[in-house]
Amino acid sequence: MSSTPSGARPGRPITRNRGHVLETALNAYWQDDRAAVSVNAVCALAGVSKPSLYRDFGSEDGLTAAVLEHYGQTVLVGVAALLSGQPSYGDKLDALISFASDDPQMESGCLFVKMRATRSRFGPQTQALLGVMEAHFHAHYMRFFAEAADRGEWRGDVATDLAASYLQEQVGLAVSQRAAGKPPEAVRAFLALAVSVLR
Amino acid sequence: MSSTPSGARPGRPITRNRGHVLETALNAYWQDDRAAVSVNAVCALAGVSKPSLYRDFGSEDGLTAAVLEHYGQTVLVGVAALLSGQPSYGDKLDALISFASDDPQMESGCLFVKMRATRSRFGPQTQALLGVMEAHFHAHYMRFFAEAADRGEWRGDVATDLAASYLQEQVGLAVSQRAAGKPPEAVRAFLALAVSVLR
DNA sequence: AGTGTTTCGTACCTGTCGGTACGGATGGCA
DNA sequence: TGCCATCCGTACCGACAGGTACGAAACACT
Repeated sequence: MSSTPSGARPGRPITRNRGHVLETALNAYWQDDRAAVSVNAVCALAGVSKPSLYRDFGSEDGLTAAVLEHYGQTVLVGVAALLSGQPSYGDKLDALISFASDDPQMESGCLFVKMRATRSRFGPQTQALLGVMEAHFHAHYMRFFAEAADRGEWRGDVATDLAASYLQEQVGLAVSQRAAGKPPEAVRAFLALAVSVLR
Repeated sequence: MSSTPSGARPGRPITRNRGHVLETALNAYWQDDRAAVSVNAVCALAGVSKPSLYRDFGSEDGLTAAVLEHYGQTVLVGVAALLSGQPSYGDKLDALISFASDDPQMESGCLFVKMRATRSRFGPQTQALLGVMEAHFHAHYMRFFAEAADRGEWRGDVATDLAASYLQEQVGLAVSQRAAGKPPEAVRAFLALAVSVLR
């Protein structure tokens, strides 16, 4: 329901360059450090008129929500895959550290983390989506720790809920440090120190 | 040089309600979660005309810088005092945790942390001030760890520089979590977990 | 080709932003 | 009281925000 724009018929191809606008906006929001990317700027970058954009996304809130969702399905699923692809608990933590501190994809930060940090600037739709994505991640991390405890790979001396939110926030912090220009080695040392308490 | 407004004579009382404007702006920037507190809003809240404000502070950048400096000299010095007032290394860490997670002063977050998180929205003057305050804090933390290591209260198994930036960021993270509405007990547990690696 | 429908973009709306020109109020002083 | 320098705020500026009215273009279909 949330991804259906207001001005288009259901069941028909929405607009042929909706995807193009989406990716342009994604890059703009992601790359540009300042969250001050206006609708006008997105239109200019994408070479699309403003009414077109409004027909496709309904409002700025709809645009940011669509961008966020696209980002989630494009980039963030990689994190989940990355965790599933490792043999042991320790390897998974290592992979997470490497992803946050070295992966070129995170060179200019994580859009999700950025948007979460300035959540109050977004409309209700985007804020709600941020909430469900947070919950989704949190559940993912909780499963991660629960499984590790079951397999005896983790002492489990920290409550699963606390460990999950801790890891989530530490990874987010590391990523935002990278976005701020901190060198990858420093970010890695930082994150390794933070995560060491979970080993 | 930075605190001398452009429209006033040096050596004379600048304006009788400059302090009032300063505190009003401080509360507005601090309290209101949204960083979108405009100059117009500050003027309305303080009951001051816009030209008055511009005479006192020169520009919005000047206003935010003055607010930040005032905040530093009003609130943040308390943190330093708090660290000096404790007998042992562990007590100092505990005091820091309590301050960040329970002190009512931090109920709606820390203005410094908030401004640091949205630093790109501010003018050059304010950004520069943020930089020197960061460096100041970093130096403070480094001294803290160096002394603890000297006295044998801390193993010192982490490089002083890393420990300093780590503690700084963790405290900032905890405070911003409080500003986001996370309950104090949860923040405390979070921060205690993060800091446990430094004990 | 003609016609009704659907898609698109120019050109505009209102509101607010940071910032200021300038005339009126004010206060010391002869 | 008249004069002059200082201070202050109304009312404005241009820029830009998000959002839309409406006419032109493109289309499917007979």
